[in-house]
Amino acid sequence: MTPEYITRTEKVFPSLTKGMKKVAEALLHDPYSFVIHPAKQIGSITGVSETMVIRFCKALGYDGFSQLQETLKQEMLKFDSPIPLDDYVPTPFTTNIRGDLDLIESNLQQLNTSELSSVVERIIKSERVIVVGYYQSNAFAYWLFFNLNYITGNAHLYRPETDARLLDLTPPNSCVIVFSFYRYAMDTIRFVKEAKNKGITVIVITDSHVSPVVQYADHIVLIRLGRASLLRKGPVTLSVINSILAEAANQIEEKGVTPASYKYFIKDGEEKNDHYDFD
Amino acid sequence: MTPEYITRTEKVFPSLTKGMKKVAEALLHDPYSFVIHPAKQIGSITGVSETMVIRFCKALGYDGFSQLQETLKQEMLKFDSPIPLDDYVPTPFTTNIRGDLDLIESNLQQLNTSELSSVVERIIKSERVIVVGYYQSNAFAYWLFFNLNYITGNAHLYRPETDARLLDLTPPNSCVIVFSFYRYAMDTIRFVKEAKNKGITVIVITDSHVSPVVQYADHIVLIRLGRASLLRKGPVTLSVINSILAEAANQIEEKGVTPASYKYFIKDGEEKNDHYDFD
DNA sequence: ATTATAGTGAAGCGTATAATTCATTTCAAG
DNA sequence: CTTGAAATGAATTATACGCTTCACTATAAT
Repeated sequence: MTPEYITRTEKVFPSLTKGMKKVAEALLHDPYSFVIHPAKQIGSITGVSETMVIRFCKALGYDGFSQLQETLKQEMLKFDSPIPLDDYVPTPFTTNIRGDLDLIESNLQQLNTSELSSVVERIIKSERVIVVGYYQSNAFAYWLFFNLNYITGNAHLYRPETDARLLDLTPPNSCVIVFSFYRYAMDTIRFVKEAKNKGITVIVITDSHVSPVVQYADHIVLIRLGRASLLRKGPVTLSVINSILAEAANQIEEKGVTPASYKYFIKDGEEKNDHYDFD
Repeated sequence: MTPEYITRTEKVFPSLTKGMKKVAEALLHDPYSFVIHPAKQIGSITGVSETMVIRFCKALGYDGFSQLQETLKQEMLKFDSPIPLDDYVPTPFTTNIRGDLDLIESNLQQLNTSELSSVVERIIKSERVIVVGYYQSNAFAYWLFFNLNYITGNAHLYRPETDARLLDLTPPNSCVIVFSFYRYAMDTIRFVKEAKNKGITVIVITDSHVSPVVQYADHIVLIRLGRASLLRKGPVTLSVINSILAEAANQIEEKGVTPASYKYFIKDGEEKNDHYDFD
């Protein structure tokens, strides 16, 4: 799906004057400049006057520079993976899912893989892994706990109603994985603080650098939500968790620490395993 | 090399006022918006006034909004324009996430949207919505329960240890949403059977037409997993759930049944809401 | 309850930038 | 050359946006 402004430019290009062609080339070569610079500066960059820049915009069929800039901004806003499926009718459902796809894609591109490696390493080395997440994040915590428990067998889901003194009984070589998303629950902060005081490694999975728990974190996994709806964090977070789980399973298998029965967890298309009593 | 504006924000964050903190979070979440939107619009996005946005900029040590925007533009020029796609190294993490993307995409293309519409309609009409999911599926059940409860306020998560006789006390105009993934828990089947006998509508979200609960289902939402790893069901299922939630919220809003405060749930980039106490 | 203080937003002002107008330059045809 | 039409940019006008001021509101202390 080539953006509107490109097709327009190509169409009118032959009929443009010399000065306008300069501007046209600049637009195709470096559209980003048109977003962040004023028209006059575009002019000086391309070696023409501000007037010429505006003329060019009108030649494209826009009202003026402002309108072109506006469409460019819109264009830049949507993430650069417009997968065009020709004859498909968008419904509220499909457009919503596409929104999830876009968000995962953009997170993928900015993923801090070295931090994830450290997290996996820490998980594997830990005698015990305690997972915490309140409210919405409880779904994430449960997913990580359940599946990690299946891989390592030493995961624990923190439940405040029963695990009051849990941290006192936690072996020193353990870690805590906390999900902390906007807006931040007080209980999460208290728990993490206590863990940190006891010398337990703290891994935070969050959507914000300024989440109050970050100050106690040894490792931070950042999920970038941008201005996405609060529901969107679901799929992308689970996907990132999965990448951690899969790599953990992978490494454990390589080191031969673990029965082969976990194998199918790792790669797609492998045999399913009968011992896994599901849901 | 973390950008200047991030370090500054993190540094002053604790000393900021409530309104300024909103802006601060928006900046860290979505710096791009600060480049392409005027201050007033940043204000309306974050739910504060233009003045507050400018105050925040000054609190960071900038002259005002203009100067912050200028530094952001510089920052984006550095990052954004040279996208060296060649030097992107696939890691186990990124390839894994790409696998999730592929699965969601393929589900998207085969999505039964009319069935989803029926499901949404049923949810909206129901006096009560009981969500059930054992083992791995508990994560899905919780996600649906929590968020639906925020939209409609009448969602209930079935917990066997406390909800023994729940179905007897359930009003007739209700529905049950069950997550049933391979391999199928006996408890799920028993529960669904009972619900069906009591005349309660049964909605099943499953990965198989031959799941034992399908025979009791009034509506079936099929998640196609193919031979994908058992972890992969996570993101795609959450994404489908989201599409249901978003559409439900959408319709409820349209009909005006519900306070406007739920609005931000529906579309990306809408106002955030203070009443949502998170995680 | 009362008052002081901090927090916040609406309205007006000033500047930066876009758009228009018009004068100058360029260039091709006779 | 000369001339007229097209091309271009400088100057002018209009507008949008950031910034300041000030009045109002929430919060905390007494």
